[in-house]
Amino acid sequence: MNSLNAIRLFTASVDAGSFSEVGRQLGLAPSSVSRQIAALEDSVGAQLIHRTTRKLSLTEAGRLYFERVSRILAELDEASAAVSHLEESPRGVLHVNGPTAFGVRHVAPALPDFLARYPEVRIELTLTDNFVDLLEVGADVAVRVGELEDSSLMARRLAPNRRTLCASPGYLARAGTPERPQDLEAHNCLIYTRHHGNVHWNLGGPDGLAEVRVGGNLRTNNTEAVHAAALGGLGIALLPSWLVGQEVQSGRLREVLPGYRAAPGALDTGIHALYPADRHLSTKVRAFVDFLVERYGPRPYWEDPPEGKAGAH
Amino acid sequence: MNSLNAIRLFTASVDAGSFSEVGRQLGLAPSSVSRQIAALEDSVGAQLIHRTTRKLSLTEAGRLYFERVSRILAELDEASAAVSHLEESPRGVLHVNGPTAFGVRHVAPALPDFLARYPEVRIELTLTDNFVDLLEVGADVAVRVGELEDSSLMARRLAPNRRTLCASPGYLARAGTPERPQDLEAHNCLIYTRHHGNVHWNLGGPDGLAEVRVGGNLRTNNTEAVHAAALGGLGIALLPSWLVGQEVQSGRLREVLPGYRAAPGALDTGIHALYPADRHLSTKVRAFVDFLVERYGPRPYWEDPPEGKAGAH
DNA sequence: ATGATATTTGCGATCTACGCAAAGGTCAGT
DNA sequence: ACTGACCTTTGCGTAGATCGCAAATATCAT
Repeated sequence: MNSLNAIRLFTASVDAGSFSEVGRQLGLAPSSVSRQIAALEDSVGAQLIHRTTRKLSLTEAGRLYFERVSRILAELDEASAAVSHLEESPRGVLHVNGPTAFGVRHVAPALPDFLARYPEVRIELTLTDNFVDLLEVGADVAVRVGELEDSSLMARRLAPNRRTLCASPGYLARAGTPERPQDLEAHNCLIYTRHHGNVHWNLGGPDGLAEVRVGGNLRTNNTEAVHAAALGGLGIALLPSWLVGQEVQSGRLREVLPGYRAAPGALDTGIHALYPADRHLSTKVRAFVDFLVERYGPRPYWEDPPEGKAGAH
Repeated sequence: MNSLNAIRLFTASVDAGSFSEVGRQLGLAPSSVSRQIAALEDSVGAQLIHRTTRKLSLTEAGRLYFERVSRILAELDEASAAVSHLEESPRGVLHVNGPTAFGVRHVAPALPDFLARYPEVRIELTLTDNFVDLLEVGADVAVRVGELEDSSLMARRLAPNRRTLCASPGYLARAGTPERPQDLEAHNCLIYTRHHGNVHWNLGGPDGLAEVRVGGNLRTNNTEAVHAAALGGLGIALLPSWLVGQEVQSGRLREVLPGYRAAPGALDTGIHALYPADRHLSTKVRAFVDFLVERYGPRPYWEDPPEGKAGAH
């Protein structure tokens, strides 16, 4: 098929009026220009330019072709420019996917700041709790809590995903405050699980790992339900800090066994941003992920204040 | 710069939804498709297609680029098709150049037939008596009488350019009819010349070449003037057959020394069609030249009837 | 789990494009 | 009229790009 280069050389030759001049402008030998245009003429099957040694003049076919093609070349450059423009700075639609609970609490509230910083970005936020294929749903970036399914996606760590024990002050006043992990067995523990069977909490504390078999009068596959029940004073829950951290800080919940936290497991691998592992990461995705990393920081705002004060609770 | 091939492969991949499928359709290895598109992405500086091993999906940049580029490709193909269409059959504007006298008598009268045969052609006829550069004046084809200046043009012989002696019946009745070339010296010979000085007519006849020094009371650089004077009975003229042939046939002029004609010189090399020596001769030019060759034939209609009868005059 | 199919990368062969030099032609000035 | 400058084109050798194949890796369906 006819090459774009040949067409460019054709229009350039018409503009310049000389193959040699085009060669000079584009750093090509005149012979190359001549050959490319001859090839173009062969490809369309018509003489485009009458050549004498001193002058070029367009055929009728050449005039026709030039008129159309020069406009087309401009459009093509425009298209490339539009795409490049899209990557110059964050721009366009950014489709973000994430789990509902985390998204509502920590992604959506961050969006005003992000959009204020990048006014040319529009966000489409899709919150789903079943893990979806990014590309399937057309998302540019996803926030995932825990369990990184191995895939062809890039993952960038945004924050740790610590789970701690907590209960409402009312519950603790009524049922007492556990002092050791084993005390949990006698408490009403609010169980988040997706499976049947016994549930064990693996707690890491000052004296190593402690596995406690826990139970109570609520089992659910929904973290939010556990959360609501804990707030309502039903019992002790093992919940991620991003969900309860601020309520602990405000006193609506109180940390239980503060020296202990859930031993790292599949659910505790952290909070990550996932995006396609393309060679050209789009600036809007990069900007968004950078923004989240910066916003959450090494110690997210929902975490307890630094260790010293946390232990003083 | 980005190659047209890569863009075609890009749109084909979007349409087909698979690099391999495109490869199958176009007879390319999947790896080639993959590489071309990767190169295209590098060239525009943005990811266009997210790839998984099973599915392709467009980026925002890819969607933007695809929308624009697929339309542009169609326009480009259209432009090529338009040019090719122009050469499928004689079509478009045909710019014809020629000398005034011959053009009026033998080109213009031929045009109705030509245009009837090729209804999609429009003719622009420019008659000039100074020899012009075809390309300068934008002509596609020129008819030239005699003296082919050596140039980069192609020449196709249309007809001989015989010059014969003639005079009006009235003149001959009054001044007598020459029997031998030498008799011309005593006649009033109407001289067409562009230069000063003596004029000799070289006549070829049954007994070889005869050079006669001629003169009279009219010298002009305009053939038409000689023609008009001869018709008016002023004297004997040496004029081309295309100019006087039909008047000889009708009897308004009578051939003088019918066995003799001007010895071939620069002016007698024939009547030619000239057109650019391009690798792609346009069909309209070819059709026009073919048409003239066919119309004039080996013995043009303005020439005397075949030898036998011509000699009987 | 396995087979079929997808993209990507390395590698060698082929094809194309390039520059140089020479040839042929035209224009301007001497 | 002749010469010199400059243009286009063609042949030729080289440098670069492209291609197909094969292997690696990954995903979907059976």
